[in-house]
Amino acid sequence: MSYDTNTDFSNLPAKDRILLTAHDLFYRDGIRATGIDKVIAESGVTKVTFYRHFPSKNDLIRAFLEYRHRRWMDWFVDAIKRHGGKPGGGLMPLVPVLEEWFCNPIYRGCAFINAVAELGGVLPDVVEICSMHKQDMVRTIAGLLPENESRQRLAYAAATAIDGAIVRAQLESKTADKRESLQSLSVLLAALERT
Amino acid sequence: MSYDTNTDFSNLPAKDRILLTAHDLFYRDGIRATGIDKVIAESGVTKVTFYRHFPSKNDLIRAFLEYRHRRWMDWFVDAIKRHGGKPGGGLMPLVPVLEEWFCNPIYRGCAFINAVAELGGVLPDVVEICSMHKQDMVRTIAGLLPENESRQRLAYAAATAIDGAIVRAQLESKTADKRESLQSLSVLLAALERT
DNA sequence: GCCTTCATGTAGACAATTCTGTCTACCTGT
DNA sequence: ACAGGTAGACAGAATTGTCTACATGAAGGC
Repeated sequence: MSYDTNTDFSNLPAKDRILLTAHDLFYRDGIRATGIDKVIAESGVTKVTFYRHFPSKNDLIRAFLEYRHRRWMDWFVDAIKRHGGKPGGGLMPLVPVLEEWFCNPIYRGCAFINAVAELGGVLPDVVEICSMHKQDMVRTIAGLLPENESRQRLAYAAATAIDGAIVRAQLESKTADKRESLQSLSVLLAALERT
Repeated sequence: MSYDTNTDFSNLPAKDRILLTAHDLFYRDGIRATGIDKVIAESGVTKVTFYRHFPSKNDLIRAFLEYRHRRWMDWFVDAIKRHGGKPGGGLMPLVPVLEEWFCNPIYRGCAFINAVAELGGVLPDVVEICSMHKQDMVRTIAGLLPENESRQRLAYAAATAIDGAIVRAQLESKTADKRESLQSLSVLLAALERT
């Protein structure tokens, strides 16, 4: 199973079913575009059950972001390992790692960046949650760099390049197009390592 | 006047008043979070007048994006000039240019990236509009680079770095924090030019 | 073993608000 | 005559959230 495809969770407990359904809908269509009623219908649960587990939509949104964070980070560190990333071994494995993500047909950018865009002006929590997510991402990237005084600075810069590639890949519809953002990322990371 | 502060447009014709009001609200709170009624009330216009100029909210959204594009691009090329950017003169003027933007108190990221995050799964137009906006941005950046065979590739990479800085600056609340995304951008562009 | 309690679930009506969009009726300046 | 404007009622849909009434199975005290 991948980091953002759920197939069938009809035999899970209600709370998990709700959360996984909300995850798929929130990520695919956006949080505001997804009504509670749709989550309820799609997860095969009743209103009472839903509101027992998540007293308000905002609670569901927060749960969604927490879940997404765990799931994405797990995929991220695993994918880095699978593509030959090692402590201090350099940034270049990140390119195939992100290619794996971008080329997934249901790719629609970073759930956290999207959430901030949708709700940043309205539900201030999400900015903080997204900040923490990105901090975790930077920590993981720093692990790929040698331990010297420029480590932090380079990890931040690499994370910035990655976020740029993430949003650009979101604009490139066909899989073939994704190569453009991946090439840009590759150019940036290679230049960074020559620093 | 700056690229994203409108102060008072009470003496403009109705259509412009609507568009400028929508611009400020859409950018600040998000497109979905802003109801038509709010735009109507805030621009001091009646419903009939509004719907005479914009038959549907989607029409207003498209008009907003077109207007934002013109306005942002005008600011961008002007700011580059003001910070010493010249044809073939290199990428580094982009750092103070973006600093000018990021440090504006009402900064809330790129309107196009935000629009895609909000509506990309629902109103497919916006992905295309945003793509064209970013293409224009790349063209302008390419003008700062020497005319050789790596120009396009470098301009894309620089634009990717800039988009990354844009979304990261959106997460850094205090003005002081914006220095982090700006430093990352500076590191990336400097590394790129050494290529 | 029995009874109670409680968490978890189903089914669906209903309230309150908000959102987009339409309609009638009238006014004003060119 | 007509473009552009005002004022505000109204329709229809969607949204979030509450409420009543009932079923079931597991845990714990007695």
